[in-house]
Amino acid sequence: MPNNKKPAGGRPAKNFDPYARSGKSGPKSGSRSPGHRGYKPESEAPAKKARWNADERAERAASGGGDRRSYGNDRPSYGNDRPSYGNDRPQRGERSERPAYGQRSERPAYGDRNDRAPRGDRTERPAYGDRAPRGDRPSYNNDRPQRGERSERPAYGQRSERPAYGDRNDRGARSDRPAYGQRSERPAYGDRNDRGARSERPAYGDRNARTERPASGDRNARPSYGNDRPSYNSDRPQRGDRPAYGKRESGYGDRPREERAPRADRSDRPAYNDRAQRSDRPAYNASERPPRRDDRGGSYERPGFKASDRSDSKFYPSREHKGAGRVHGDQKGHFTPEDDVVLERLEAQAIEATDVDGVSFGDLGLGGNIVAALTALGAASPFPIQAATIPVVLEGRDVLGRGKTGSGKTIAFAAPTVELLMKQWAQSGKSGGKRQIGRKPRALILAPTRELALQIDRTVQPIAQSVGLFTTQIYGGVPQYKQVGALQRGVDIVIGTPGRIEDLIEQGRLDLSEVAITVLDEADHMCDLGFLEPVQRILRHTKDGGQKLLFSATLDKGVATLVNEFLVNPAVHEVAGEDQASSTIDHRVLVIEHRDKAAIIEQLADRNGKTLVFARTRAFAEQLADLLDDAGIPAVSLHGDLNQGRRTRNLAQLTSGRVSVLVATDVAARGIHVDDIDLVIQADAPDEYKTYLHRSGRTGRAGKQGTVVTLIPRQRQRRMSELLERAEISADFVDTRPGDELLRELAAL
DNA sequence: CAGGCAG
Repeated sequence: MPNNKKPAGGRPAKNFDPYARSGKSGPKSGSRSPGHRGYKPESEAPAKKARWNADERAERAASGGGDRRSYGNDRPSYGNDRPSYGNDRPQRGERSERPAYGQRSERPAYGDRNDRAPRGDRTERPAYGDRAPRGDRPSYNNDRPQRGERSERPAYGQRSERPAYGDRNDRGARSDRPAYGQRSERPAYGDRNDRGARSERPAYGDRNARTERPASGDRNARPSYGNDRPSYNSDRPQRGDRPAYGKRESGYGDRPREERAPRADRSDRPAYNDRAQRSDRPAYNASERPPRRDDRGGSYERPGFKASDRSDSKFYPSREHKGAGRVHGDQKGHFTPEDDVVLERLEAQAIEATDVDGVSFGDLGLGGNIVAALTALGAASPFPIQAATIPVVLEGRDVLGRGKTGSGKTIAFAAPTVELLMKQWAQSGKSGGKRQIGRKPRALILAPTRELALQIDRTVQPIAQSVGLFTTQIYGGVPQYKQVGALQRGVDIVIGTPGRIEDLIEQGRLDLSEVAITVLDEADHMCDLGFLEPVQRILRHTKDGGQKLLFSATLDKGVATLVNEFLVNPAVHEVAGEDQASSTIDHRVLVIEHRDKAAIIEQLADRNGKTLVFARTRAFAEQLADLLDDAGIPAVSLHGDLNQGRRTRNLAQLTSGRVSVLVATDVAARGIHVDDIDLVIQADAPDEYKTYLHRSGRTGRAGKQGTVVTLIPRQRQRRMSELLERAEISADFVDTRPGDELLRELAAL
């Protein structure tokens, strides 16, 4: 890696700026141009890379992570495995502006892989001849960025050769095309390992198997992967248009201020009894949990707890255990019907807090510094959900918190978590402020998306800083070394996404054994297929008996599995009286002709306020963004096919108002806070009512008016009305065609 | 399907 690009040397610090190093704004970008002085060094990169790998290997070996040793060996075969790769390369020459191979080589970290896959014409690739659509799709990352210079972007027309939106699915059928089809077989991220015979492998360390496996394994299996979506991620930092990755521009990070989100309707959900896990839970507990609860005698008796114990959610008399590491001494594990009661509460007896008038954060038990930090964040006095949960969390109890989107959940768990850590630290005689090298994190906050993790950190970091604690973000899509560096220097609170966190655990670079407080934001989602297992594995690495906090606007029985394994005596705390009726969101359903979809979206998005468009697939999201952009409506996209740099940047563009339309997949559905989004368009209707609630929760915040327009084809009306019923939302269904006055009215809102 | 490590 070029010397001038040595961010690690700097101060990766707690708030690692993923883009700082990309030089997007710096002089660095220039060196990537061919002919430019800096270009040559890059072409030498391959050699450097080798060196880097050697170092890395050594480092890994030293750190006991020698498991990835074969890493370097795999690479050589890489090219051989992917013959088609060579075909694409020729173009690289033409793409002077592209960092080309050099860039990649100099980059020790992951995320660069896409660079390899040259984008653009794949005509030479016979096998994929029929994949016209793909070839047309230039790299999202490379092309869309420079809106100004749009000229070089393939005209939309070109893209239109692509079948329809959903075309991507077609590809799945192609046997020779491993990419999507194969990917879809894989239920979830965590399962990917199956290919490596993961099942036989115990939890971690599976990495080894994967690495040692002859490359043929998955390399061959997914040869086209990189080629397929090569350009999306070619990380091209330059791009001066990007506003400095300024953190928290325009309150972007402050989730707490969000406003109402319809609350989940749990009444019509199938009875809890339907859940399979239910019946076998006792057995499950007995066999799987023992290790965790050993410290409590190995048995699982949990004293039944009385509902009456918990009728007052707001102020529990303080109990002995405060802080992490507390042991539920009097609570023995052991499955009892009471567990059901707890979960049942998710349905019914949730504890509600209403009166928060006159209550201050200080009253809730938070210290002066933290209160001051909260004030600085714009949180002068506690919101209901905060008043309801903070005291309980401070008490050291496990908590299930349900607060509407934007009700202030982040602060609800962040503030007391920091308070507890601080006290714990003070008690241990250590003083805050001084960073102790290598100290292990004592709190972990997990979020389902990187953007959300980043956002949470923007709220937690200042609070933690106020009492001398450090936070660090651990998420994928960016080089890991800065994150690792931060961990090595010592961190108190880790905030991140499951993938990278588990990855670093496997590498032996992240030790969660001291984590006494674990928070799952969007907890119900974290229990969805694909997330649940990784989350469970991660939680098992945290300290036994550690406190667990589960938060979500749509917290439901889906979290039962986690609750049963990790929580002790939890109760649901939520806020009363805020339902859809009190919402400031206007819901509309437009029944349209599928072929009119693009035109209608265009007409709806042609407006002044900030507009968030949700699409079901990445491809469609990208396509729509391009469509709008080409129609003269500046739009950017946000989805998983973009590299993290673009993701963060594009989101920032909406936040800052630089662009007023963001077309996203459900990455942006949960938690993301952007001020003043007054229109949410669901280009594709959501499948789940919870998704509807979360998506629509991106607007109508802070008491402002918001509108949610959902486009559905005629045949989906029934499904849609059922979904709305579950969400307890009422909306008119209106047959709509392009040009209708209604569209103009909605756009004007 | 989308999301989440890397390569």
